[in-house]
Amino acid sequence: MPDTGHENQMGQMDVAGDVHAKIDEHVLDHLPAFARLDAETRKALIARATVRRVAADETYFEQDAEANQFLLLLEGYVRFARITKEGEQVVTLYVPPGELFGIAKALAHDIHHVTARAASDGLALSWPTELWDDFCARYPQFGRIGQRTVGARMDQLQNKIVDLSTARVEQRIARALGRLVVQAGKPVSGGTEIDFPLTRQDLSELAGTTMHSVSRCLSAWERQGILQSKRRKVVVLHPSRLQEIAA
Amino acid sequence: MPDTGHENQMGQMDVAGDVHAKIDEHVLDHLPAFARLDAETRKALIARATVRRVAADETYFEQDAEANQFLLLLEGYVRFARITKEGEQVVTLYVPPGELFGIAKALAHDIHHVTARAASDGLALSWPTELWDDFCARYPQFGRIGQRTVGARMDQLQNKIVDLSTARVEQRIARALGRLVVQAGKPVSGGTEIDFPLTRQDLSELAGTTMHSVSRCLSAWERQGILQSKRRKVVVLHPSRLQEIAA
DNA sequence: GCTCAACTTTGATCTGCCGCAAATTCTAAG
DNA sequence: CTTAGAATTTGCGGCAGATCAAAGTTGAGC
Repeated sequence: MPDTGHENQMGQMDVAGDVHAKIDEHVLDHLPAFARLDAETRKALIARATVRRVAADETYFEQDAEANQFLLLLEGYVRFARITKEGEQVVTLYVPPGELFGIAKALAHDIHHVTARAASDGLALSWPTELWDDFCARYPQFGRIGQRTVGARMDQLQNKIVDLSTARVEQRIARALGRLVVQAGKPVSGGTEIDFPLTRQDLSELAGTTMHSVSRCLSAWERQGILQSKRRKVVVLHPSRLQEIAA
Repeated sequence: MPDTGHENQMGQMDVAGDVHAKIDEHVLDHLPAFARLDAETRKALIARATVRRVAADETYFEQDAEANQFLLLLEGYVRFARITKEGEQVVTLYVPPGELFGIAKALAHDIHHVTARAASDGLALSWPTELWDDFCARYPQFGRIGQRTVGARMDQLQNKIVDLSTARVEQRIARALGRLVVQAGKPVSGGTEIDFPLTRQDLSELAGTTMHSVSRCLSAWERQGILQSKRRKVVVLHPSRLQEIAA
């Protein structure tokens, strides 16, 4: 875990503004996506980055806001959501640490098309949008990372569409939870814990159903010993049995 | 309408193989996406293209097949679909003429992640995948077109997710039909006709519901004078009333 | 330890939509 | 014209899951 100097000093912090800070020049070294970049390049990227800390439930950026930054998530999780005209929130995907997000430039967009909200207290590097093209031109591998990110997201979105069209609620919840185990699972004694606070409401938005249905499912699964769940906390004991349900 | 020399000579033709043919060097001139490219560039692109004709219901490429080509749709419509393990087909989006598709390279993919099936007899330009990077490097505007395409698709996919999560069947059908009117509408006396054969089944796959529900809706709407529909054919008379339902 | 708000659970009811089935209409081919 | 397959329509029963309602539980802050 990199020490960026201000890590433990406050719980609440910048949401709108950016904060300059000394960044550990090795933060990128262990991210799989950035492994291909040579040390020189990583250093150059970091040199121009700014640190952003965002508390749980605050946003990195809002839907329809001008895209003046793109980011790399270092800690915490981010969920992308759209707001419907009726004010309902639909979560389209989760971003785990180590991934780029808010990369409107890669999609030829001028504004962000989703709201990026911190699922848990988060830490990210941020660059002004103007640097995107510059980075891509100067470091071809960087552009490649952007493409990979977009490609993977596209795939996830299509999977979600297939799910919503064909799977029943129980299956969708099981799959959503299964994905979270992979993307955000932290090993604990006897199982895998979702690494951030997850309410029934959150999970229902992710699976495209209601809080009530999620609650019923989790209760049933807990009775069957597949998982344990307290308030805002889920520990999956038998991922394999979850997959059977999802199948 | 460009005359490529073989246009009317057969109904069934190449699906796997490619066919070399003389290509009208002005085919790209009137495509909005390619308007920004200078004549020189357009000519260069065409010089290396191959023509592909695909009959209705045949595929341009299959899901999980190696991505050895990317294409530009000139005539006809293409639908992207995924096949579930249970063999069910889910349509994720429609591609109208004038758009690039099969651009796996832009997503850092080696294989196609969807099946691209011709909704109607189609005509497309095709280039070997190896040329993608070359084109992007040589003609920056071309890369921009690719980004715009990906960005727009991403947006559509997210819209679809919101729809499936929040809207009821009637609304989803109305929205899907509304989108088709925009993307594939041809003005006819008194209304707008969907420009390719569209079965109830097709529309149901697009809206994520069943043929039966679609049939019921269309019947009701026909009684209300919103549209007219024969077998495989839909003419929308009052798009505005359709939008009210979709709202 | 108390309080209150946020989160969760569980039951009861209601309904949209799917699944099944059977009739009907269309159209392309012979 | 005839025929057969494909596409469409329509009715009906059932149920998954939403909605409504009301407790119950947890934990952060005082």
